[in-house]
Amino acid sequence: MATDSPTRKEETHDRIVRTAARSIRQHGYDGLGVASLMKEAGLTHGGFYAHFGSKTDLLAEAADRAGADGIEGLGRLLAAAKPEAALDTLLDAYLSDRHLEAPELGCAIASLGSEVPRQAAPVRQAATRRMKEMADLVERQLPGWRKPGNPERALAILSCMVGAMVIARASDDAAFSAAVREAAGKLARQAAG
Amino acid sequence: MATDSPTRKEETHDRIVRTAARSIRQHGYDGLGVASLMKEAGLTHGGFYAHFGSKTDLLAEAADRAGADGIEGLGRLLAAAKPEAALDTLLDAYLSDRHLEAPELGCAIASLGSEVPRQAAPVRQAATRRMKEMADLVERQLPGWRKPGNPERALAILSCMVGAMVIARASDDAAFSAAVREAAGKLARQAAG
Amino acid sequence: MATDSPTRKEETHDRIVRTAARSIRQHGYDGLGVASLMKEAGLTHGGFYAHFGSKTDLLAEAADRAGADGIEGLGRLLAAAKPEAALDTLLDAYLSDRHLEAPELGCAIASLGSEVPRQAAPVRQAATRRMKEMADLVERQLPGWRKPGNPERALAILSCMVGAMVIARASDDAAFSAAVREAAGKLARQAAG
Amino acid sequence: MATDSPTRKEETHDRIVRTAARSIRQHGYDGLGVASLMKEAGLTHGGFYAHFGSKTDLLAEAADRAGADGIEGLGRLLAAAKPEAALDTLLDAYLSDRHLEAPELGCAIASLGSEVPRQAAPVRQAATRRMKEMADLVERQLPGWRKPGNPERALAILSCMVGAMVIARASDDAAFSAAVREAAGKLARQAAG
DNA sequence: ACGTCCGGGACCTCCCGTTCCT
DNA sequence: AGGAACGGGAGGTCCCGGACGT
Repeated sequence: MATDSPTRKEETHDRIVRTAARSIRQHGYDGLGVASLMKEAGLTHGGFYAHFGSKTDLLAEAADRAGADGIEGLGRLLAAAKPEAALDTLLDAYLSDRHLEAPELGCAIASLGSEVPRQAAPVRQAATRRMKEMADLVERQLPGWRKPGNPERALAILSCMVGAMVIARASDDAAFSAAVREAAGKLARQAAG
Repeated sequence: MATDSPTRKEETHDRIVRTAARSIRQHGYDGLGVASLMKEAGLTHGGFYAHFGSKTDLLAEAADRAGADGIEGLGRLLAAAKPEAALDTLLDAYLSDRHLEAPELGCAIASLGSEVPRQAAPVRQAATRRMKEMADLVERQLPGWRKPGNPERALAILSCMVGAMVIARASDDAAFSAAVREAAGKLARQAAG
Repeated sequence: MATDSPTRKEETHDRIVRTAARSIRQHGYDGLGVASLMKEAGLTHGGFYAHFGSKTDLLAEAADRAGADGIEGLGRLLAAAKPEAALDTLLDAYLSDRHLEAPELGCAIASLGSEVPRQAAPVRQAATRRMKEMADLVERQLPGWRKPGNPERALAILSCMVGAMVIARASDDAAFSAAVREAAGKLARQAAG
Repeated sequence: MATDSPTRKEETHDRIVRTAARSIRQHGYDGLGVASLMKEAGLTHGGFYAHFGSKTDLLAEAADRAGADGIEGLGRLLAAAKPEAALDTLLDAYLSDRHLEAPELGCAIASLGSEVPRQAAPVRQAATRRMKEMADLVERQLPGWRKPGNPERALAILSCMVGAMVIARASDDAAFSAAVREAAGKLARQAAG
């Protein structure tokens, strides 16, 4: 057969990582407690160290998973979109109210970005890898993205998107939050064009 | 005379806030400990509650101060720049290696942005206020900024700058970090112009 | 004045030690938990390490205190007894039902003796010191104890008393328990001459 | 036939109990861990519950076996001794340096006595039974032990022996340890006479 | 029957915010 | 304003008990 069925341990391990990947996007790296995490995963904190050498080890895995989650979500949306509307779909989703209000399901850079510099090396490495994937994802939506000429457009657009979401989430003024996202969306589309 | 000379208590209060404003940008909101903060300010942690009702109260003041610091630094730069080069000066400074490596002296949104949504209301209010000031600062550098037509350009440019700095700091790949900042700078200038 | 009034810290420290001295005699060295101990002393476990460097440090103090407690109790009894009846008073008290049933207030050797060899050095030192004091206490009750001739009687009598109490407590047969103690009492009196 | 040859399961069961009987005398009831015990017995801890319903069940068997071990050792010595020297042989062996230093092979009351009151009922029952056997053993060495008159001598002598060994082991002063045992030996012989 | 593996719970140690007393 | 102490909570470790697989 193609793949072995995952053992119970692997399933549990994965469930913990998945839970953690959501938790850190909601409560930050420091907001993750081993006890509460395991409880949320339907376990007690005693078994944690059978799966991870330390909390830091988990954080590295969770950071990677959180990055993958965000990208995967966008990937699903894009797969269903028409090619010529792909960039619009991406931007609309990223800058949507839904993304704004559900950081635990969204982009890890937007919800954790400014905490990453203070994290351990494996976390930073995972973040870097995922950010590059995110840039690739954006680039693939650009018209004529295979042609040479402006390879940096994607990075600029990514900056725009991430910055807008960070600012929008930090603000407690809904109008300001909406205005920032709309402005960033316009600029991104203009850059793509 | 116009203003009373500050009392000793006010001086101490201010020194604590100033120290905290640097500390949070370097270590995050949660990385601030009352004991270490007071020690850094040349005091012992026993006296903290003579100045602040709680750590949260301090955080609100420190958040406000951190925002003001970042803006003030840019303001000083711009005051010395020629009007037609002001936007370039602003972007160069914001996206510089120096800013990248010294978050404790720089923009609070870039260093704390993704933690703000989890902070108490006063912190979020202060952050919102300072972000708007920051947008104004950007807008004032735009050609023809008083004329109607495109009031959102400043917000888009701000998003671009902040996002680039967040991504650049999160990355552990210097080349990627530089590329992101350069790409964002180009887009910002294009938007301005 | 003669003595400074104890500071609050000293009082708390002492209360913890006193509580521990009772607890170990009741539940054994290993039966002592930091959390339950502090709770019993009216505190929470957080402050424990402000008073003791480690649980082992506490155990040493508690072992010493437990030894002192047992001796002090007998000392009070003897102070009120007529000199010629002192040994009888001592033996009656030591081998009494009351002592049998209240190890937490009684002789530490009887309640902890066989655990001592497995404890850390400071605990063993404290135990040794207190056992010698106990032997002295017995010796002082012997007729003509100042005269040379049989300095070992006290050690033999002490062995007898301790062994009887250990056996009596280990047994779950009340008749056996009583018989052992009575027999040991007789032998001790005979040895005293 | 008289006895079935022991099955493999019974052999393993017995090996575990024998190992545990030594371990508890050395490390105390609480010092016995299922994992380390099974490893010492050449097995892994997974199979433990095929042999015992719980750790407590094992403890009861091990306590009984430990008591039997100590008595058996003395029995072998006495079988080889001349009747008139039997009591001396017994006391010399019990109070010897060898016994002092090898609790895992010796008398269970001396090594575990003060922990017994805190153990479960089956453990206490086994201890009581073995202590009575021990008293019988002593009594049989006494001159004229079948005659009525002083049935308690054995209990007193047992107390003396046990107490001396408990005290001697608890002490970290070798001279004190030797003096206690010698004094107890003298008193025991005097009581026997 | 034995070995592997894992979840549950208790525990020690430490850190930090807060308060009390000086 | 300073120092000490209390209170709570979290991380890491250990081990019992049992579920599975062989």
